[in-house]
Amino acid sequence: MRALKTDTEIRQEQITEAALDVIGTEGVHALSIAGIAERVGIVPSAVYRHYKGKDDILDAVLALLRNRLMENVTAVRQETPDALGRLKSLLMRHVRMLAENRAIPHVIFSDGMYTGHPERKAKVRDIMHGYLGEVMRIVQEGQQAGAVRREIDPKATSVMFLGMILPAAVLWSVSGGDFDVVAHAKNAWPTFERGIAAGM
Amino acid sequence: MRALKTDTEIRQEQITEAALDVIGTEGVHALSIAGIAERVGIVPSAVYRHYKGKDDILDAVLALLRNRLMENVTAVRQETPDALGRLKSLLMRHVRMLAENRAIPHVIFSDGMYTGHPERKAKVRDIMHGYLGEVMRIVQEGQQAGAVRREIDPKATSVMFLGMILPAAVLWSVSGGDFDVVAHAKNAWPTFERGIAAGM
DNA sequence: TGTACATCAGTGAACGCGCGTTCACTGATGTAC
DNA sequence: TGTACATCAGTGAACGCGCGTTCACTGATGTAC
Repeated sequence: MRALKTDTEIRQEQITEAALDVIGTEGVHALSIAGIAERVGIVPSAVYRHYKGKDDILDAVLALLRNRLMENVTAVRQETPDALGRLKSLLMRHVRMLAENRAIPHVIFSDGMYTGHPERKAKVRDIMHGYLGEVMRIVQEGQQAGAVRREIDPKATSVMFLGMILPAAVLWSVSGGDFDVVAHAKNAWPTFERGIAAGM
Repeated sequence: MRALKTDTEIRQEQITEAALDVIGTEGVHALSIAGIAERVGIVPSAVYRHYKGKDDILDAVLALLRNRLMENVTAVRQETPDALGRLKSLLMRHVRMLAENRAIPHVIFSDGMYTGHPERKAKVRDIMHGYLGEVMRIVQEGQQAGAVRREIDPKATSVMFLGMILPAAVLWSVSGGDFDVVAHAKNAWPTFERGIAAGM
């Protein structure tokens, strides 16, 4: 059956969403043009009307994920003034996002995403550095405001912040969903807070 | 040139080491029978004299990694009696191990390792659970001895412990080695310790 | 309002490459007599 | 001590499958006159 002719902008969006979906449920390794086409409801070769190739699709997926991550950061900045509140809110947002958007850890982790693609590897690195940089800034602002201990290293702290998220995401993925990422974040936060908060 | 005839036990070891090497430098995705054979110095088809197939090799690699991880745990138990000392020592060992053995994060993370292989996925899960279980036990013993705060959740704490290692390993990998995993562990530890230690 | 034409998304067949795997054959090493 | 045979690791050619990608063709939609 012939699929309805649809504008390329809409198809591009459908294709990246489909790719995100496949990656989230089955991993980057399982991502195929055929799989994408099936989910969109077109034939594999039709995908090439909207993207130059698989590489372009992966790049689009990466850009999409970066935007979603960064949206969380700006939302949190507007939401709360103090550093600890911002970090906690960012943690919970990030973790809730994982529950819907399971592709993130797969994309960040999977070597299939960037083996033999130095430019894409650099892009993943930039996304991580960008996110860590924002967390680091929040930590430094907290230090200046006196809410965060001055002795701690902001960079190491930002990586530790990620450490409340990544291993949980991996456990979730490896155990087939049988790990409560949100509950873990709630349990981990007080320990993290105690580790970095001034005068506790 | 014909390779020297060598006992299958030795070849098996050479093959798993070669596989570990490829995975560490290029990722699971880049692992091929041809690549393994080249490093061992035999022809691709000769690999099948020693392993039934690629799946068997991956299983052997997994078993090897599990052993190395667990060796660290038992070594640390014999080394130090108190919980905090054990955790710190385990952290440093694990992190130093990463410096030589870069395959670990790739294996744990890469979906290429277990997409379409439920049994292997379960094996990876068991390795992680086993390791986390050991960390958890150390934490609980620390709580009973009064060195670790009783309010914290041992399970969440063990996952946070992994959180000092995994993101660092990913950063190391993504930035092409331009991230000092050992330095990060040293910087992160005091914050973690402050988060979990009793009466600080 | 109707007709001709341009544009562009959808289709299915086919190609080509990488790669895991098989197989018949070679030749080295160890063992039985 | 020497000879015949069994065992087993190494070799290279070939196969087959999955999958990304190309291409000529179809047909729907929008636009110019």
